Amino acid sequence: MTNDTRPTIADVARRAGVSKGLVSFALNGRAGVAPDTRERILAVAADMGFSPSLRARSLSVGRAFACGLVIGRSPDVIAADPFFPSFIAGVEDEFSVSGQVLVLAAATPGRHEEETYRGLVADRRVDGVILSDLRAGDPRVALVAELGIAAVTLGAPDVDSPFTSVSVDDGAGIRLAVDHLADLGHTDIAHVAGPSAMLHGRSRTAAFEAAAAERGIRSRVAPTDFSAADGARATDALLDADVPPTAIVYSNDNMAIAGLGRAQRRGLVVPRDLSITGFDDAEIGRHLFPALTSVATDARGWGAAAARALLAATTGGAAEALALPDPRLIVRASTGAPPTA
Amino acid sequence: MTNDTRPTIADVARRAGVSKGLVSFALNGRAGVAPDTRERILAVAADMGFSPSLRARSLSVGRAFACGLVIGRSPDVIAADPFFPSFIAGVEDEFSVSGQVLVLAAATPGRHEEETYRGLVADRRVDGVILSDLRAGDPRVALVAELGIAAVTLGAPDVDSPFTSVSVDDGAGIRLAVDHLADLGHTDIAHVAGPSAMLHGRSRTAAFEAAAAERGIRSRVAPTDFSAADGARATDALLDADVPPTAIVYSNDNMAIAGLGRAQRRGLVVPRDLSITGFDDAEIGRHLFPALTSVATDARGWGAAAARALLAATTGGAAEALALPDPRLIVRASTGAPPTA
DNA sequence: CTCCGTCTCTGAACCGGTTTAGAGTTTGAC
DNA sequence: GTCAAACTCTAAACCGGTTCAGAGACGGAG
Repeated sequence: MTNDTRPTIADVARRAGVSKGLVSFALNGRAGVAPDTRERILAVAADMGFSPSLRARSLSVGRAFACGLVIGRSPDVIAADPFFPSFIAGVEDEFSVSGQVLVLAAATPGRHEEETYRGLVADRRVDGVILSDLRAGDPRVALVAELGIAAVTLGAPDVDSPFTSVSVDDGAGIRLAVDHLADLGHTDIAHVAGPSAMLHGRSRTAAFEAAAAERGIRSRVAPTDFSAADGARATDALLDADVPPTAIVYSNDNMAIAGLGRAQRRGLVVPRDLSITGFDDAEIGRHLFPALTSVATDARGWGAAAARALLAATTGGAAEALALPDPRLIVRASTGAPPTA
Repeated sequence: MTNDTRPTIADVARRAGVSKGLVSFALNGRAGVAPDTRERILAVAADMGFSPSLRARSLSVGRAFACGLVIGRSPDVIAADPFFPSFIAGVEDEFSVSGQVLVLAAATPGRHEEETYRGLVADRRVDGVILSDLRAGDPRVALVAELGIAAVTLGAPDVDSPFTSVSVDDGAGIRLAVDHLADLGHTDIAHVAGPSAMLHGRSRTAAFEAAAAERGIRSRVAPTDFSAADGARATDALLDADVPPTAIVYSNDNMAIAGLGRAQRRGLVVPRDLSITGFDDAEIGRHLFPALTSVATDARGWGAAAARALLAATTGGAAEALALPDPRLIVRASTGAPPTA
């Protein structure tokens, strides 16, 4: 271990021949310091390689300079989901330049979840949290509000919320997929949906049904828990029907990939016999055979926007709801005209 | 915002009619407090819902009660890699019970990386870090040692290191894959490898070559950057050869999946024309068609072990190198006998 | 020349814990 | 009965910043 005695603000003050307080003022760029004195202090500080102790700062100003992301999914689901890593990268893009830090906490939904939030806040470990994977009537909104900490929600909650929401209109993405398939001539499309208890699952389903109705398309919806295994199961169920759909719109890429595997295993050729669209535009999708048509949302941009909004919220000004650019449909080889067209 | 005035240790002391110091002693279970006094103090503290301020504790004891994980890959690669989320889940398993917290920092390799570490440490944000994705002659080991912070390395570095290493013998996993293919009758196997600058890429390659030599198999190695795109490219190159291999051992699942896509796009049937094995045993692999034979490492267990080792290191006792159970080969449908066998 | 306002800077309190020196009280040995 | 050791507890210093009240110097207005 190296010598652990870093210079403190008192050292700088002594060497610059001023008081601690003045050094603090100079360092924080506050008024009331003579220009040449300020310069001298800054020079001494730089020369000594001084950097303020975050811990001391944290204690005196009452901020943690950190924000939290509680992941309320089982690790298996997280691992399979390309959304989180990209999202986190976006958050980091923003945090790294503002000296904030992201603390991650995993919690399985249910019993552990509330404790995790309470623990994070009780310790004043974080100044704010990002609420992801909103559920219907999500209790976390009230919980976090009660705990008195800043937050942003990913998507608009269906309960009263004092927090800024940062949203992507994923319904628009689903609509793009349905329109694309309808344009190709499909008239019988299924949706392998997320759980209706989750808001983004629900909104995608609603968008699917609305778009299908608009285009006069026969639609059916198979709910899942968003996992690849459940996506595979739902796909089998759909294809077992007397008149199976000619296209399936999946609510995420994992399920789409699993569904593609199932279809192929049954001897179907995609897209000749069945068209498939995903959601998220995971990198791996473009390397599959056939390459997956998918809805691309900018997860990284979303993360950056959420981080910015949270930063704003923790430092006072609460911004209003923030909407991000609509998703785009990346058309690849997994969609084509229906068999009978 | 709710009322933010939590009880402090002084409040507890006043109400219990003792001094701050004694409360601190009682709370931390230190000797020198009369049993009935201790009990009274604890009762008062519990009654007031007191929980110590982590910030104040942090300042006075000089610990952050947090550890860091710097991810030195580009976000795209992270997003595609199932390893990290599982690993992080394992770390959390351990941290959550010990009141530690995981702070995540993203850094692109090269210029930013050193700054990221320095920043994390300069702020004394963390008590230790987990070094992942070790490279050949990795400068981070010396850097972190110089910064005077605890650390564990994932795998044994090839430079002198004062840190505990937590390793999985991935070479054993590769060997299993080669043996499996050899048993099936393959005599010409390729390895789509990670970059030789990365230690785990290198060790897998070495294990591949050793195992192939042992079984008298013709082997070739195609280096990549671990990305799906590069895996696809390498696959194409291999299959373009005059005498293409009859099996390919990939250094991770992403590349295997991309390689599978490429092979299929060329009209090959897997495993009839080409056998394929992956590494990591990503959940999605079992849903592909054909389901992917892959080497399973326990990423979550690895994370937990690393967290335990790091905890031990930050609290004094340095443990010796820790080895985890060998990986297992999960045989599925992407491997079979070679065409001419 | 005096008075007041402004600017610069100092000293000390404060955030909320931990830790140490030592004061006061018991206890036990002789 | 006296003295030392053991035990319980207090007071204050300390971690390293921020912030506020006010001291002192200086300039301009009257």
